[in-house]
Amino acid sequence: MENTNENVRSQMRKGVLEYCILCILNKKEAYASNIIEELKSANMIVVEGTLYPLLIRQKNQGLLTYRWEESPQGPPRKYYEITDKGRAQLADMDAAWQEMVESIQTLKR
Amino acid sequence: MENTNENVRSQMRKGVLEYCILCILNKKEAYASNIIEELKSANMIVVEGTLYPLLIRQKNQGLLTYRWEESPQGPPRKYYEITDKGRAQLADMDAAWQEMVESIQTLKR
DNA sequence: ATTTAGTACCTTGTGTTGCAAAGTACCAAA
DNA sequence: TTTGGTACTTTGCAACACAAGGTACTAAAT
Repeated sequence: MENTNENVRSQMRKGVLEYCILCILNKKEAYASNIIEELKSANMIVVEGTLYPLLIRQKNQGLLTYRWEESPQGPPRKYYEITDKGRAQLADMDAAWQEMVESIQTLKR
Repeated sequence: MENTNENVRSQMRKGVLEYCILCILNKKEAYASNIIEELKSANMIVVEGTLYPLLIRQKNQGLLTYRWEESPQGPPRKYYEITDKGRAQLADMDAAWQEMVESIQTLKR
């Protein structure tokens, strides 16, 4: 009900986060903390409770695969890697994103 | 299951549609069909069942007001107009949108 | 050996959103 | 009276972001 600034941003993230994950993993494989760090450095704050289910969804859709890797310290890590299907989806999302940016520009004038 | 392309766009619209409405009404008042037409001409397809609840939400939040106006033919129309609070929200969303565009650009390199 | 702290991953419940589908109401022409 | 067009509304659903809490592994401290 409350429409704070943070809620506006949270709602805008919907559907875009999935795109962000594919963008990140398209550059190189990473595990959850890597991804959160990268998002944070791009000014897009995301918490664990958001990211983990998202990664699982994308894995179940065949957009990602993962492998376990030992950590220098602490529990093993799940390194995610983008698949061919994921790259195809990324191409779709590139187009969808571009269209949306242009739509907003059009509406602005 | 195999309408993922449209689903991607549908998900990306979340939280952005509200922004689009404010952009449109910031230019001039309009009723639902006007708004749908404008969105369509900007390549952002939206149906009635999406738009009407959205307008009601924004009205309840004080971002919009409306007045009834007779139609040349057919039932009367609800003309929506942006409020001061709506303009303030629009400014916030301008910033949020700009940040998100930049975030994606950052993630792309 | 047990506890503690740090890291990494997972699950549950909630509220918001976009949408399809169906419904209501008004008006004018057939 | 009926028909067709326009305009507005409601209901039920699925997807999403998030907060909060949980599990499990490791190494260092007690």
